[in-house]
Amino acid sequence: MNPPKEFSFAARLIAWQKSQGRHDLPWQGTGDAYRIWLSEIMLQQTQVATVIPYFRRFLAEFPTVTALAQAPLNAVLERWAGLGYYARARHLHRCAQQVAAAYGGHFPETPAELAALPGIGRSTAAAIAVFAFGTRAAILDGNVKRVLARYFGIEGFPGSAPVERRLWALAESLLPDADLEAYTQGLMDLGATVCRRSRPVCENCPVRPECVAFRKGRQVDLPTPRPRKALPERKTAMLLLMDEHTLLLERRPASGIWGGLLSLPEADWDAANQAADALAASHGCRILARALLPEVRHAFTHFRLNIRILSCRAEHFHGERAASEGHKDFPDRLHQIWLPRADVAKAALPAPVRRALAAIVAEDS
DNA sequence: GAGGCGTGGTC
DNA sequence: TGACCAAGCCT
Repeated sequence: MNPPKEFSFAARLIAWQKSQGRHDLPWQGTGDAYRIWLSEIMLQQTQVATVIPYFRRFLAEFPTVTALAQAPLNAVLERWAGLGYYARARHLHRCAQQVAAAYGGHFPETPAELAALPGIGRSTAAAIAVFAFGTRAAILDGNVKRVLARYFGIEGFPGSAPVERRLWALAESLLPDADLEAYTQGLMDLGATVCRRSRPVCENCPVRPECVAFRKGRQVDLPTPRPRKALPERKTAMLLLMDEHTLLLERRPASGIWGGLLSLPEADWDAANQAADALAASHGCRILARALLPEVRHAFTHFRLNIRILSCRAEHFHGERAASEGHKDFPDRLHQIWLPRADVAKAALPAPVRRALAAIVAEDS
């Protein structure tokens, strides 16, 4: 037996969202499907505070879905650099092109059509449909999983298939008949500001009375943490070939870590010096000095990466550099490029590489 | 269906 | 300091 409608989970969440929720985020209050879509993609696995500056810069450079569709992929990656999960940027670009070509620059309105576009899954499709078109559809992101796992006392890692199926069913069953925007936003606001992973503020929660986790004092245990494996380790050597004004970068393959970004040419850990000599020869350079930098150790979520950087000061032989090869995944851009040192800050570089380069270049000059 | 994929914040 | 995770999706 459901409680009377005015006291339902959805009704109290909607009321709470209107008085206590977030209303001033840069993508709110527009109804612009392009902005809503862009924000939803950026917000996948990424916190609001991180997204906001990227969202503003992105919108300033690509004001419409058509403008985004017409931009070269590298321009998109440059604006995305530092945000992570770069497949999102490639899918975003493809999605814009499909919306421009197949829908005349207007996003489709149904969750099914939206979910058929690159980078848009079930939850993101629902969020766009709700916020842009007022559709009645359920989302299930990290916030909602946490809220529901606690409220219903659901055991088991929410990412596992059986638990996720259950959560989807609950999310669908709780949907109100109206006010979908406030309800959907309220779920995420509650998860982000009250029903936080650590130190939840239960005294501010509008649905506390029925919350199983609260009643049993199990907020700390729910949701059940992910079962963890030991992180694998990877080693790589990166070659920094530079002269007074420029440095050599290489486009990474479209798939895998840092896919599609620029980075330093890589070589075998043990053969870095020979590789640097070969690289210099192929570019008509002579290496004047080289320095092996202390090993850099990055802890990613999914593995550990140990990097050695062999920094080579080079001098040109013939004044003209060897032709760079094209890259099958990026036909509009070169596989290897010489980048002006001054442009390191705005290039599409992974964050650790950009930081390392900035330090080395500053030291060298 | 399980594994891969970034970065920055929190404790 | 290292473990853990955040407005998930694709392969």
